Amino acid sequence: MKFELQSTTPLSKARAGKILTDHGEIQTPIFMPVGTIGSVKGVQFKDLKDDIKAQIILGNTYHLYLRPGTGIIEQAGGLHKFIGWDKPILTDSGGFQVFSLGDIRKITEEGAKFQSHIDGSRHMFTPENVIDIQRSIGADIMMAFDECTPGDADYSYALKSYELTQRWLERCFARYRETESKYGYHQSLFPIVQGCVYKDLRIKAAEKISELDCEGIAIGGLSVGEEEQVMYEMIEVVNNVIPENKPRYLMGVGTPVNLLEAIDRGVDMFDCVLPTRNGRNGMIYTRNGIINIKNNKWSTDFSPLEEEGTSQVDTHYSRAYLRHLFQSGEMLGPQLASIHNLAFFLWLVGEARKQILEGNFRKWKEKMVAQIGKRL
RNA sequence: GGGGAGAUACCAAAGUGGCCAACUGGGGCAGACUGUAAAUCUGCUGGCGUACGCCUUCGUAGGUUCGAAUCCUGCUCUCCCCA
Repeated sequence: MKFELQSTTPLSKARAGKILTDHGEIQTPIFMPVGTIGSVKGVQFKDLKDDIKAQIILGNTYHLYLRPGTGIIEQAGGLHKFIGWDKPILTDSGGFQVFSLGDIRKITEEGAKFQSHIDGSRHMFTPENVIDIQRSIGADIMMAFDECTPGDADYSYALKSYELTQRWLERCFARYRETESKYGYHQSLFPIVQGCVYKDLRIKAAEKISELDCEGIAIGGLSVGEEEQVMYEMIEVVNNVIPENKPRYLMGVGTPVNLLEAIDRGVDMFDCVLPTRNGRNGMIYTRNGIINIKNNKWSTDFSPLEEEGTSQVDTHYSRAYLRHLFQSGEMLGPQLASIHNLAFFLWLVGEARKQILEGNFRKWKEKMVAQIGKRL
């Protein structure tokens, strides 16, 4: 994998760049649709590619390990072949699931014991087997196994958690170095900076990780309950430490406004379930603000979903019709909303990139933030 | 014409003297959702008020009672069976 920093922009730390993988190029800043179980929920790959213009998608180690299992994925020749997606894939390590599974898991030095949310069966993730599983999946970018510290953790817990993540990180990289890709193309491994909402921990983690011979760096454990301003502050703190010549990935973030604020602070990569999950639940993000398409006020609005939208659904379907689909429980509603939202997120980062390259990012961002955060 | 059953909020449907402004479901109206245990979850749904509360409701008109959606009487309407 190669990363080329193409441009920065005045008054801002925003960057435009290119990541070159064996499955093609990724232009940053980029938003990566989440396809946890090998599917971006409700969206066909054809639409993901042609309409949404996704350049890379996510998969999830935890979910794919439970179903269909690494055996089937290996037989298929890796996840790309299994799902029919020939562009880059990034897999999350399962650290977040260990966090969100709550009381059906237990964390020890060795790793995380957990019960399947599907059938209750008992399993264990270790830094080593999480790398092995991601080798079987064949992700272009693999993530280190971390503990995603809750946003409200106290200092002593956050410290212990960060130290554990750090020890796990060394084990991840050790395993990474002693294994190789199963499918003939390169796989990268990104470490994850933890440290909760404590600046000194974030700085320490960032410093340690900066010494690593890695191809990109992720910031994790944010947007998990802390205030948005705190999240922005943590991004700044970390990005001040980590090297400029590697892509920076802010995990699990966020709203359109979050994306612009984070890009402004030097983040290159994002993933989030919001465009699909909230889309399925009737929330439509647009250039002019946020629409709850289920609201009565759209029932006779026969104008296009979004006049200036980039996806085909935007100009082809009216708001009134989309509301009708949601009211009626038709699956087409959530599908169209997901396509629209993803296309909007991809447009947003693409436009940000353009503005960075032209040197106008800051001004454009200020204008957009005021617009896209509004409730319509 | 004779016999029987019933009328409860937007719809369906409980409730058969006080704990009833009225169970529950649907529908409707809002809200939540950030490395997806989520096409999920939550709240509201007679009026006014943030709230203690006040006012108007259980076909309709009266009555009994300290108190009625619930008991009694008249009326109106609906459904079923027999002719």
